[in-house]
Amino acid sequence: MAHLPSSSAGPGLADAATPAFSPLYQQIKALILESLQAGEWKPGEAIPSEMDLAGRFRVSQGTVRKAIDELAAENLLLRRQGKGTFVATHSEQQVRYRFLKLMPDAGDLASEGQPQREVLECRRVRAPAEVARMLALRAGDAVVQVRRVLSFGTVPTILEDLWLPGAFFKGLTAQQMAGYHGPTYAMFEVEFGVRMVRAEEKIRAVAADAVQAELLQVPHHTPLLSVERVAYTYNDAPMELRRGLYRTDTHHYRNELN
Amino acid sequence: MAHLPSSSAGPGLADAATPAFSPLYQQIKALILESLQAGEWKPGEAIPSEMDLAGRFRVSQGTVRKAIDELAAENLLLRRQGKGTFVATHSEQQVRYRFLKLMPDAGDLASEGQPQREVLECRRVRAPAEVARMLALRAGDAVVQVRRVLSFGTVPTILEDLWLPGAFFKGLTAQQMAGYHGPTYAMFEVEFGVRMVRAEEKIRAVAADAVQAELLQVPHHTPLLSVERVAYTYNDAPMELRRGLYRTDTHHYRNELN
DNA sequence: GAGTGGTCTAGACCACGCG
DNA sequence: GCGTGGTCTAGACCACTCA
Repeated sequence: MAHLPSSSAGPGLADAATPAFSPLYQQIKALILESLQAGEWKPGEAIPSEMDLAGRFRVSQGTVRKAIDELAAENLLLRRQGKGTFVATHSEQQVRYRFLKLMPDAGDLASEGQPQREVLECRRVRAPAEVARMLALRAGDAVVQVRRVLSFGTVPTILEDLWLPGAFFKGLTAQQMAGYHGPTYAMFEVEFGVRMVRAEEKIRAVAADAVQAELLQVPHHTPLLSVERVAYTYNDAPMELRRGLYRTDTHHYRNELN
Repeated sequence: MAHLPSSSAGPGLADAATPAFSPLYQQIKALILESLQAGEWKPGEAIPSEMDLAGRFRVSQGTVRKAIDELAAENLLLRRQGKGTFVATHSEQQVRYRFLKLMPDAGDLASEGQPQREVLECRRVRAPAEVARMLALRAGDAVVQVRRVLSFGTVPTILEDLWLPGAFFKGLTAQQMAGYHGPTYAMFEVEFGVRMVRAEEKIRAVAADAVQAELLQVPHHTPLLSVERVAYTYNDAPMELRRGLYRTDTHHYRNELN
C-alpha cells in the first residue's frame, strides 16, 4: 500500500477506457468503508486513532485524515476532538430525526417532543412487483410491511407504509416498531444491525382518499404531501421503501438548498 | 496575519463568554468571502492562484487550500484542476437549475429541455407586511413583483410569484424575465450583480383555487405542491421571496437526504 | 500528563490544461 | 514546458478530554 504512486483501483482492467487513477486517500477510504460494512466497528464505537490507522495502512496521518474527513462529511463517521472518531448512529441527540424533514409551523422539533407512534399493521408478505423492483428484490420475495400513524400531541400527522427486505428484518414485530424510544432507524441499528446511510425522496401533492382521511382525521380529499422514500445502507443497497402522507396544515416539509 | 497562534476573530471582545478561537484558515476564508462580496472577482472569473493568495496573506499554501476547500464545498467557488479556481455561477452547465428540484416522472431534465417562460406580471409595488418581513425590509419599501408560468413542452407546470427588493433590482422588466436564456438566477448575476448562494424552502400540499387552476390548466381543487422559498445572497442577506405552485401529476419534487 | 483530533508549515511530486 | 490545482509526507504545535 505504501508509496504506490497512482495505482489504479482494481486488477486486470488494463483495457478500461480510463486509467481510473485513484488517490491513496480514496483507497484508504474504501478500506475503512469495507471495515464499516463488515461490522468490524459497531455503530457508536470508536474506530482506531488516526495514527493507528496510518500505521496499519503504511501511510501518513494526513492521508488517513483526508479519508476520514470525507467519511465524516458523509455522516458515516463522527469526529470528536480529544476523544476519537466514532461510527455514526441515528441515536445521537444532534442528528436525531435527520431524515424527518417535517417541521411544525410554529416552534421547533424540541418544543414538540417525540412523535407518538401507533402501529396499525406489521406483517410478512410477498413483495408486490413494484416494491420488489425498488428494493432490488425478486417479485414474491418476503418483505415486512408496516403501516403506522405518527401523531404530534394528539394530532395524527403522518401516515406511513414501510416495506423492509424480509431477509434482513427477521422477527420484526409491531411491539418493536411501537415501543422503541427514539428514531426508528436507531432501532434498526440496534436490533438488526442495519444502518441507513442516505435516502432519496419523491414528493407530490395528492388528495386524501376515504381510508387515509379517516386515519389522519381530515376531510375527504384534503390535500396531503406524498413522500416516497427509498433508504440505502452501505454500498448503495436499498433497504427500505417508505410511502408517507403528511398533513401540512400545521407542519411543513423543510428543505435547504445549497 | 502570519504566525499569529490562536488569534481571536474580532477586537475588543475580551469579555465574551467563549474565547472564540478561530483557526487561521477560517480567517483566510472570511477574507476571501469579503472579496467575493465586494465584487473584487466577478462571477465566472478566476480568483488568484493558491500560491498568490498564500503570498498575499503571508500563509502557507495548505492553509489557503483549506479555506478554498470549504468555499468550494459551499458552492461559492469552483475548482478546476490545471486551470484555476473560479467564482461560481448559476450559468454552468453542470449545476444549472441547481435550485429547481422538480423532475419529470419519466426521463430527466436534459430530455425535457428548457422550460418555457410566460411572464404574466412584472411591476414595482410596495411590500406587503409579510413579504417585507421575510426579505428583511420595512413594510412599504419598494419591491418588484413578478408572476409567471413555466411550461414543459406545452404543459403549464409551475405558477410562481417572485418578490425582489426594489433597491437591488432597479429596472427589471418582463422582457428580461422572459427573454433570458438559462436560469433566472444567472440573469440576476449578469444584469444586477446579485448572486444567490443558498435558499430555504417550506413545502406544503394545497388545493388549487379558481385562478390557479385556470393558469395551470387543471381542475379546480386539484392538489398542488406549494413551495415557499427564501433565497439568500452572501452574508445570509435575503434577496428573493418566491411562492411556487407545482403540478405533480407529471413531475415530482426530488430530494436527497444524507 | 498522555492520547486524541485539529491546525499549520515546507517541500516534493503528480495530473491536468493550454499554448 | 509552464502554471494550475491535487496528493502525499514529516514534523511541530495546539485544543480538547479524561484519568
